[in-house]
Amino acid sequence: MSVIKGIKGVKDLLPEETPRWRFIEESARRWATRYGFHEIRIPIFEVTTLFARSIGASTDIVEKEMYTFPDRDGTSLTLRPEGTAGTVRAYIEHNRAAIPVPQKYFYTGPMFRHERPQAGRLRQFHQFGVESYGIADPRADVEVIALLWRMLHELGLPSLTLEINNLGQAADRDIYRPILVSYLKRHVPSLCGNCQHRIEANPLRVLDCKVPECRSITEQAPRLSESLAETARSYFAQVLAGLDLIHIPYSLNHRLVRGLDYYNLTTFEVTATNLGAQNAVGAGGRYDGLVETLGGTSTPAVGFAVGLERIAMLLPDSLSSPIPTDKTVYVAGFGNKGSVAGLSALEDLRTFGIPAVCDFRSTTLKAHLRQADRLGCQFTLLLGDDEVTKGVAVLRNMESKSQHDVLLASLPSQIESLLLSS
RNA sequence: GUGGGUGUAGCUCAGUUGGUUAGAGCGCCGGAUUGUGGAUCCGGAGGUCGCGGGUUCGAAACCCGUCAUCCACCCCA
Repeated sequence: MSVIKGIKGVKDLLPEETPRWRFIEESARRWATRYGFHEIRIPIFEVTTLFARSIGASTDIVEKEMYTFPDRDGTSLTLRPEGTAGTVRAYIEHNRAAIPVPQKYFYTGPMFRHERPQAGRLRQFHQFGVESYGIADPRADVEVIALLWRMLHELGLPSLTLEINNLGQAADRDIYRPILVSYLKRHVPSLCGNCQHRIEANPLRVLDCKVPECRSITEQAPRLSESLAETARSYFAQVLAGLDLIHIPYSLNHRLVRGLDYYNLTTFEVTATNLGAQNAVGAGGRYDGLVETLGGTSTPAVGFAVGLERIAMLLPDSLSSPIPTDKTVYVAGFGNKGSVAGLSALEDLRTFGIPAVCDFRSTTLKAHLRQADRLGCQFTLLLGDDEVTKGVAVLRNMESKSQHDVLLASLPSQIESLLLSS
């Protein structure tokens, strides 16, 4: 019989690691709530065309990374590769634009992309993201970036950098693209093979190439910022001024070109060292055209997403190790009468509200005490045949080794007062 | 999709130019203590050497294939 194993790139989160995940998620929720965002829960799968239209049909995600399958009636469905598309769909479908207060959502959950796994990259991974709809004001960008920064910063992640760039409007990029292409074509032989191909496919990506030769060529290249219209420039200037005002440190990165098609104007990314090759912890930007692209009325929007696995990788170990078992009582019932009395003592404590555990495999007191020790219990309730005959049990403090008799008849209340006094 | 590294006990890893019965540390179980945990000492269990084929008198080791995993490219959170 062969053992069934998990899917490549799909990880289990075992009980040892869930505390640090809860810590991350709770922290993210708390910060998003402080900034006026409300949780939205959207489906894990959607109609395939939603992602094709929003993310961009020619992106890698849509071309080769989606988990797509036919529904029983033949409709093509896809496991969500990111959260923005579904959130926008829900925003349109429920006519949220009609609500007269800002629509600011956050979401968290698993995403799916069929990629080759490596450090910080999985096929099922988890994101936390926020989306802010309807506000074409630089302060909305600032708000979202501030939330991202404060959230990551409070987690104590080391060496974070916020990078920011202005992509302008699509029309600005249409002006810039041929300028860049003609420059790049004059340097084709010095570019890496990838970039030679990118000149045709996605010239802006050349700016983002890691190869040193390519970087030195693009260092001299005409800048996108020089092709931007005045409206785009002044919008970005206001975003930066806002960040300065509230003391969010950033660095301008003219190479920051986001991968998804729907971004315009502000784009940003928070990177960290010690993350392997995938150094982006979170990223986002403005996507004013997306709601309209998906069939809604023209709606400005800005948001970000962070990778929870990547945050977990960066989080200091100190947050994961201590398993606080506080005042859990280990009930050591042994012997014929003792084990029976132990079972009812367990239940009495639990229904009273006192956490209580037992390892039913242990038959001797010695084995029980060893398990109590391993489980980190501060107290053990000793309950053998002798005690049952006397109508008592013995509460042992595992640290001080002091023991007190307690009456079986009023077990929970007596134990509670002993726990409180210790 | 492409490239590289690694697969030996529950875990971390040794294992000589191919040689007889594959080891260590930690962990686990038991005993010293037949009703008192951790520490110590003593003892014990536990291995299809990832899988399949090949070379050889002989393979954990060499060759081919395959799978898993990690890392990198690509791309992205």
